[in-house]
Amino acid sequence: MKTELAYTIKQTADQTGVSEDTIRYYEKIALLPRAERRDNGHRVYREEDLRTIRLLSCLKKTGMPLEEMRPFLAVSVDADPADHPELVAHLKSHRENIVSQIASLQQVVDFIDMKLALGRYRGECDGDEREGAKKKPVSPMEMSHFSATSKTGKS
Amino acid sequence: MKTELAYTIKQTADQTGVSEDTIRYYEKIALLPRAERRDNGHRVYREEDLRTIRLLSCLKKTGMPLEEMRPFLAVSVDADPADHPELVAHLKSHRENIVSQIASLQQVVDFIDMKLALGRYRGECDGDEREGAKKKPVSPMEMSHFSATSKTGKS
DNA sequence: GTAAAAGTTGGAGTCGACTCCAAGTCAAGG
DNA sequence: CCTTGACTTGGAGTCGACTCCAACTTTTAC
Repeated sequence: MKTELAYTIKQTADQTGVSEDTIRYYEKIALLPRAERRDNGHRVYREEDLRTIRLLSCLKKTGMPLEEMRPFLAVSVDADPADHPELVAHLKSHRENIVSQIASLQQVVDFIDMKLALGRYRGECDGDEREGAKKKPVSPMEMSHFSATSKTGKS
Repeated sequence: MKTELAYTIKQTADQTGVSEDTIRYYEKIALLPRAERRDNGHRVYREEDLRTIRLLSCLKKTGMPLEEMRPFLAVSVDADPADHPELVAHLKSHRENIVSQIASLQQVVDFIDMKLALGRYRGECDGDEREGAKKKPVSPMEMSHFSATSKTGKS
């Protein structure tokens, strides 16, 4: 069962675009599970692991902080999320965040397009605009994005 | 012309969701132009400024670093971007980044949906999959996102 | 007149996410 | 046997983006 094609950390880094240091860092903070080791202590990665790392990389590109990625990994690792209802709720919530982030991004694209197209028009970014109805913001969603409250006060 | 409805920094913070400190910080690093002052030195903001700040906030939500926002503001401030061709190129490039980021996000949504729906299937995040053809990844784009190379080496 | 509320400044501190480094291990090649 | 290269570890350093603070002024409220 061990002949399942394995990668060194360097190969893994190359294939995922995530640096060796970063992969080790993710393991250090337990964002990734402790990688299997060879006899000499070297880490071994499989396809499964590469997929997980690519998922992290993908989430990171969306601006998600590492801590918020943990629930995704919990789902990624074991199989059926229906076993963990609060995890399901978490994911649903994240899904909403991402959907509105997509809308947010689409508005940036619109903004750029308008600027590029006619170099005059002034486009907005969040939902409440009192201008005309010239824009069609992809879909009518609330635009609350990630944690709308800016207070990140320490408890 | 000064009766154009003005806001204090607090009002601006409340209306944009960006904290006072952060607004001052953005001014400090010249991401925002130096705000107009009253006789007593207090900052004054107009609708125009709120829009700019909302744009920044919006871009930030997409994970864009502050330095990369500057070209957007250059466009935001003066009118016609056609005057500055390299700026236009910059914007176009950013547009591509954002479009692929949207696709990236959509795949995360797909990932969640799959997990939530059948709790079994294993979805990927980047383009190369050698699985079946069960996924429809929104649109066929290259998925290179923001600066694909992980080497951020100092010159 | 005094005190509270809201603003100003410069600078220090924090936090997340790396990134780099030194010291050490191990496997293969000349 | 010695060096080279790919790896290990723990820990230090860096950088971006705030966030907080102290000292101060000004305006309003009683």
